[in-house]
Amino acid sequence: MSIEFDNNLPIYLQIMNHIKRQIVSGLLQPGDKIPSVRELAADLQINPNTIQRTFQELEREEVVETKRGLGRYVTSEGSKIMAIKKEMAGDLIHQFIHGMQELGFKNQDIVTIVKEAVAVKDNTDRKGASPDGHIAEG
Amino acid sequence: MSIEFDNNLPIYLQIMNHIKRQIVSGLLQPGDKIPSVRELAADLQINPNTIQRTFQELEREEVVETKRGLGRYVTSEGSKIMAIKKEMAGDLIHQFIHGMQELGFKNQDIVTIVKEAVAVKDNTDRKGASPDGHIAEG
DNA sequence: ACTAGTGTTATAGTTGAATAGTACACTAGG
DNA sequence: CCTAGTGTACTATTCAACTATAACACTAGT
Repeated sequence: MSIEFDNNLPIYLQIMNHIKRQIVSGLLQPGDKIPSVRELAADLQINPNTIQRTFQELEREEVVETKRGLGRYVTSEGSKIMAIKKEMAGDLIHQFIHGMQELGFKNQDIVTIVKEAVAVKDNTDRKGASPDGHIAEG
Repeated sequence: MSIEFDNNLPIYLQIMNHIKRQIVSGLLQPGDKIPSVRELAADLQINPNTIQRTFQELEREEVVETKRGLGRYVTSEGSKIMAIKKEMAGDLIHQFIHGMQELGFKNQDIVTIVKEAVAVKDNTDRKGASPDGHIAEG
């Protein structure tokens, strides 16, 4: 595992989101064992206390379950994972649409821009073409 | 002016983005005077030093211009403002699409979800109806 | 028992954001 | 000249994130 860190957001939150994404995307399945505190700390070159805090937060959100002396595991409750996924997606959507509206874009513009963006992404996926990042004017 | 602050991001960055949004959306026009350090500090109940840092960063990005002893003004260069707008929109789009893909959504899903979201928004705008936050499954 | 690997707790120190307070420099206007 | 309002600079302090290090508790396997 490797994460590109953003200095403007606490590390423990970034690692939290990283793990939650791995879970809701299916990369980590319900019941799967997640790395130990010391293992992940060494892997990410982060202090074990910071990882411990990350895991405590994940447990507070019921995303992982702890078996003392054994390790931590992804919650086996699929409904909880689905709820987390909806919450994370909802946050992304709200942040995006609200942000675009604040920049002066209208709803119709926003839909158009998203269509263009994923179209460019599809092209790069298929042909490896270089996108120019063009954005429709608001 | 009033801003709802997020504790996980430095205040000076949040105020920066707030002002940049006001500029690129046209709420603040090129050449407009922006609040003084002390005025904005009192208005937002924030320490003047923090506001000073905010403005210094905005000046470094050439978003505002300083006339010592007089005040600060929105840059008169429309091209610079347009560039900032594209940059901010591009960041939002990338963050959104990349984030949704990490959650396991396909490009087609993403377009559909955005259409639904703005449709709900339009309904609330017109009729004041209560949205249920429904999201299509990935 | 012993060991290795796990989670847990605790203390101390470093760093950067934010605050509090003060003082200085520049500009316009009376 | 003097005042009010502006930007600028500096020191000291508080607080949270993060680090460094160590110790303790639990579990499985030998």
